[in-house]
Amino acid sequence: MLDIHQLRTNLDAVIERLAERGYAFDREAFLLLEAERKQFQGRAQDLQAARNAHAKKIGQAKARGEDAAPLLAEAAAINGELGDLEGKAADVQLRLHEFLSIIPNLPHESVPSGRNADDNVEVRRHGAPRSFDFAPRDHVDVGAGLGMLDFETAAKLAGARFSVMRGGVARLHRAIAQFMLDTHTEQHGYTEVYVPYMVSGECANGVSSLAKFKDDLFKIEGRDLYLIPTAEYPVTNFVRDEILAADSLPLKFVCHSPCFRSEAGAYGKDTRGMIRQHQFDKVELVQIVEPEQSYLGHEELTAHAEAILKMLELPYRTMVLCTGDMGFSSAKTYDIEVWLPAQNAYREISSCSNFEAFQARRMQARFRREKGKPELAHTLNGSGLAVGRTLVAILENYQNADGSVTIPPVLRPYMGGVEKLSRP
RNA sequence: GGAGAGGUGGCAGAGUGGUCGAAUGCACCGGACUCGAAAUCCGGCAUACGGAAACGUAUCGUGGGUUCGAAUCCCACCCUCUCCGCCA
Repeated sequence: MLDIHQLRTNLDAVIERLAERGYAFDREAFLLLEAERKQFQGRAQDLQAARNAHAKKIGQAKARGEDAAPLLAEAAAINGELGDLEGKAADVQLRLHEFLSIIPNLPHESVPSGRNADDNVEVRRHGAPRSFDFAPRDHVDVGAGLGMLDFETAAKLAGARFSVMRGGVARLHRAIAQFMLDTHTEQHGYTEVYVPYMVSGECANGVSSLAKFKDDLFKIEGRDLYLIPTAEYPVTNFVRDEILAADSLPLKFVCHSPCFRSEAGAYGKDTRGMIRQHQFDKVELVQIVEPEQSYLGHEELTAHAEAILKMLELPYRTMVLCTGDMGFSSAKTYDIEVWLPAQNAYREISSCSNFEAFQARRMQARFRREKGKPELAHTLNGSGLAVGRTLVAILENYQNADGSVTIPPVLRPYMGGVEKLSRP
């Protein structure tokens, strides 16, 4: 959520920056809501003051044994008008809040302007795509060839966009997650956390806009619970409604979890294989930081995600998303894209964002410096990395002509020393 | 699933219809004393919104209700704890 003070004092500038990311701010509606709010709130507060004063006088009169009847009559008149106004004031507050809660974050000044993914800008590239002396197969064929990746059985169990893994590939999938968790906890200073895989609507609304994106989530029938689309949802909400001590920051959490996404609106997109699934595993990095540290933290967090790809020796490039391609809550986002030889393209494997105070304001996540007022914290997160897509990248980049797949050296300790997956 | 207890400020904990946004203690901040520290003493110390300010309004788990007036009474819900049952 944006700071309403910013809208009151700098409306034109805010409208302009929102337009850059393709959001058409309804100026008239906002000004009307504000005018109504001022009118109803001011009048209601005056009447409340009068009511409180009368109540006090009545109490004093009764204590002295005087007749309170005239005061009671006046109080009744005030309450008649007040009931109506309080309702109107509450209603306009609610509408104002709804209006604000679906406005996306402002892009940071370092974010390039642009309309869509075509306007994203590459900031760096690491590793050279391997040249194959045979036609590389995609991960579906590699996995099926090994007899370890099975989409037919998955479809029988749950329909499209699910997968079943067996044997070495299932173990490799687990090894990838273990390796990432160990690296981030032992080398990057994150605390491992285990969390609920469902969260309340309030938590969902803290990190994003439930009103806007509820169709992307799986909801538990008859309950106010949603399957998490990323561990960001539960982990960032650790600090909801908290006032943290400044010296406890930064908080750095790493969480391995499954992620559930309805992929509504993605029909026909990436239907083959496990690139886009209703359920996938991800190792998520979350940081809660002081405002002046957030851009430094963002660079570090992105580097932590990139470090995994370097250790796995997978070629990647890092893109800064343009204003038009960023997510709802983000002020700045880097996407890390891994090389997939079968697609002859770089594909997203991580997304690292700085949300500044946008989520913190929605969640009321604050911290207090020495003898200061509570201030909103800044929140950051990024995939470090998507486990399913990392598996895809390994199957494709490390495949051999005979159909076997070499295990990247850093994963071998997690594979009981196995160096290669072959058809049993 | 059954029975009971409870949710008040950073923490602990009073308050059961009216000068209560809330005693007291701890923590914290400022000051006095001291060469300095400790101890002691004095003062300050919730959040949000509106207002230039004075100040006003709201908030005692959440939402309704009763009342001129609710932390306090009533109803519903949520959460925590204890006991019994069941269970991975």
